[in-house]
Order: sequence, then structure tokens, then C-alpha cells
Amino acid sequence: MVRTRFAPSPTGNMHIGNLRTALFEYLIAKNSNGTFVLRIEDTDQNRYVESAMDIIFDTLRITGLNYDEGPGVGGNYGPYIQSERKDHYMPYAKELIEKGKAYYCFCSKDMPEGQQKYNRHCANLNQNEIDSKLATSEPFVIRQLIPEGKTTFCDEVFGSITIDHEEIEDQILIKSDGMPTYNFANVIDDHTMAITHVVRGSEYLTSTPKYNLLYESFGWDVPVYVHLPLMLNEQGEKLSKRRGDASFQELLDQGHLPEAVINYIAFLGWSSPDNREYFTLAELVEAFAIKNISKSPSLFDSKKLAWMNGEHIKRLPEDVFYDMALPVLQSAVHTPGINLKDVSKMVQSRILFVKDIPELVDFIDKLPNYDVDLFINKKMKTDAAIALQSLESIIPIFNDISIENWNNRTLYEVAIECGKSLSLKNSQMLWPIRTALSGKPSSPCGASELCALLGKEETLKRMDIGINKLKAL
RNA sequence: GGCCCGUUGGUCAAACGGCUAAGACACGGCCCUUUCACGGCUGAGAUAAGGGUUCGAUUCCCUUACGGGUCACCA
Repeated sequence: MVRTRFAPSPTGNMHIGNLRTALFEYLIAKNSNGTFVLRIEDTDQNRYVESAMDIIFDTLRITGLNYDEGPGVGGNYGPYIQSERKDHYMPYAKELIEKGKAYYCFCSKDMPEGQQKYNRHCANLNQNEIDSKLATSEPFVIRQLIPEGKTTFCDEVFGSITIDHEEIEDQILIKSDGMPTYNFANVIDDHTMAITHVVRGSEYLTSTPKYNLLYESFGWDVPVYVHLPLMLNEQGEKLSKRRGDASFQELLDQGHLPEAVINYIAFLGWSSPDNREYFTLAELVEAFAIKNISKSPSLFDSKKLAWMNGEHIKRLPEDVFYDMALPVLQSAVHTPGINLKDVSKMVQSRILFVKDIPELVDFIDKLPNYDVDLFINKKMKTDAAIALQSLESIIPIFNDISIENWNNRTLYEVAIECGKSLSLKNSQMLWPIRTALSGKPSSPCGASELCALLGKEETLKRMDIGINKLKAL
């Protein structure tokens, strides 16, 4: 049974690097019908940010990375907030002291001048010295005694890695405030919560031997390690909260759909063998495999994310998209009688973001003061004379169409027929109409649809304006 | 600086040691089309450098360069 955990610390925003870690942990668990656990690692009370906890909960909820065990859900191994189980860790630390794998250290927090590394001074204290210091309540920490030698471990992504213990300091397990350090709490919790796959960023690669030494000291099995490649910002720098690199919330504010963000970041450091790129979360669960995770760091590309967002918008059911777009449509279109549902359908396949809608539909409320040159289009083989001919011929025909018959299909048919009688190509007939109605080089739909959308009166009015512009030429 | 990891087009990336090194985004062109977009086709663009092993190296080994990570009573 695979069990993974997402173990964020509540210190601020969740940037997309954190999110990707959560995603991969979720995918690894769910791909084999395993369990995904949320554990809040808040052992550093100085860095604690109150709102951060909610950000974590909200992000997981919005993205659909639902955890099976964790705060509010329960399970057999809880609680899942480390500060609430503070007393849980000390007995393990004492066990290590008894085994000679750790020791009390009474050195002050500040290193003596000129000393870069801890010199293991307190490892050599005799029992009487230790007892008397403890008896007088001298502040202490508990340090792990790193033995001589080397540790080799196997990572699922990076392969076999060997680190000499000379590179590792006697790290602190229990801080002077009684709290465990991350390094210690992490190992204890991962073991007691029966985590099988430890998934985390590759910045932990070099400290992994410390964890293994702890597992070995307790006689516990080491978990499977899956270290993820780094994610860098668009400048190739490490993602950081301080620099304001894309946080999930920011991407949402910019108009990205949660599912598009998830889809995009799944492809940062992972790829699907079948070349497919559009994935729902459920499809990712199905397709994900650890062996397809890559080692090299990847840059965040907002252009591709934008494209991905468009892909997800296109595939949204019409009514879902309509509900989403409605507030924007309402604020962008005020003309009475306009069917916003129609407008919604027109724009759905043409935008990357919902916020792109207003500039697409601004011509509805008010015809732009466009340049008459817009009528002249080489590709459409249309010049001013043809444009004038098209508009002047169609006006009386449109005029005869009753309001009941004023629909796209009818309008299109009569326009084409009119064009034929004038020996005009479809594009020559329709381009001037489209231009006169939108006053823009591009519009979310073609000529007849525009006419149907704007209504008879407005259509005739705008064509008149076009004619006047052309005559003034 | 020590140690660890990485390096395939601008970006994401694929390729048991074996065709002419996939595909996607972005960019250019063409087609389709009732404009633009969508869609289809297509173009340009890459194995960091040097050595070795091999019949054959993007792939394995070494060196160099560059990039990153890590060396906390932070996680």
C-alpha cells in the first residue's frame, strides 16, 4: 500500500513549486490506489504565518488534491499538525541518546568567533557533567551523533548517490524550546505514519544520509525516495516567495483555471510517453509514472501556461463556461437585447483567459470610430468600390426581412444570394458587412452572425455609417 | 570554497548504445474559412566543449565550462 504525504510549512504563499510537489505526491499515491496524507510542519514558531494554513487548505481543495488523512479528516496516525504533537518526539530523541546515537549539547546558540562548524564539544561530556547541567535546568539541544563513514542511497529519480559523513554536521534533533527540528520530526512522522514514498524537492538530496542514519539507528526501514527536479522562474532563478514568483493564488488572480495550472505543472519535470498534453487530474492519476520524471530543472513558461489555459477553456462545457464568463460579459456588454449566451459561445474558443473577453466584444455597445481603410482587404479581394457595392445592395434586402426571420441562417443565405447576383465572391460580399458591423479588423464571429446578434435596427444603422465613410473617400 | 546534482532548439521535452535526433508552446509560411481564432499542412531552430570505450555514443567513462542545490536551534 503506497502512502505519500504533503508536508508543507505554513510560512506564507504556496508557490507553484510547492504545488507541484503536492501534485506529484498525490499522483504517486493515487496511481496505485494509495493514500495521500497532509501533514502541517509548523515546528518553527518564528516563521509561522496565520493565514498560511488556510492557503494550504484552499489550494488543495481548489485543485482537487484531496487528502485522505490529515487535519480535519482523521485517520489512524494523527494528529497531523506537528506543533500539536510536540511531546511525541522527545522520547525518540532520548531513545537515541541511550543508544549512543545522539547526545545533549549545552553550547550557546552563537558560535564562538572564527568557528564555522560545530566542534562536537558536548559529545565528550561525562555523565556527571550532563546530569548536573540538566539538574540546574541549563538550556540544551539534542544532537545526532554522525558516525564516520559514507552513506549510499538510491533515489528513484536520481539513482545511486554517495555522501561522505565528513560533509554532515551533528545536526540538532530537538531545539532548546523543546520542539523537534524539521529533520527529526520528519523522520519520526514519516515512520509512524507509515509513509512509503518520500517525495520532495531535490534540495534535500544532500541531507538524505542524515535521515537514513536516523532510520538505521532506530532499526526502521528507509522509505522509497523520490526527489523532484528543481523548478525555476522565467529568468532561470530558483522560485522564491520573496521575489514574488508565481504563487498559485496569483495565477488564479490572473485568470488561470486551477485545472490548467495543474495540467501545466504536471509537465514540468514529467512527461507522458504518448505525447498527449491535455490532461484532467483524473487522467494524470491514470498516466503518471515515477520513471517518467526527469532530473533536469525546468523553467516556468507563462506563454505555454496561457496556451494550456486556452485548451482547458475550450473544452469546458458551454454552460459551465457561460457561468464563469457571465460577470465579465455583463460588465462588458450593456446593450439591451443582446443574447449573452450567444456571445459566450462565440468567444469560448477564441480566448486564453476570461479577462480577454471585453476587448473582443467592445464593439457591441459602441461601434469604434474605425478607419475606412479597414474595408480594403487584399486577401478578401475587396476594395472600396466593392465594399460600397456590397453594402448598398444588401441594405434594401435586409430591410425587407422581418424581425421574426432575422437570424443568422436567413441573413447568410440572402447575403450570399445577393453576392451571386452581383458576381461577388462570398468573401467580397461578407467582408464589408463584417467590417461595417464590428468596426474592427477582427471579430468573434462572421458577418451574418454579427447581424443576427446586433439586431436589424443596429445592423442597418452601422451599414449606413460604413457607406458614408466609403462615400467620403 | 567543499560536497551533491544537472546540461538535447528561445521554453517544456522524447529517443534498450543503432534509420535523416520525436512531439508541444512561441515564431514564419501555406491551406481551409464568413474576418480573427480554431483546425490541417509546413519551415527555421538542439545533443555545452574536448577526450576516451565501441563497428557505432544524445545515451557509458574522464576532463573542462556553465547552471543549480546544500553546508542553520529554517523547512
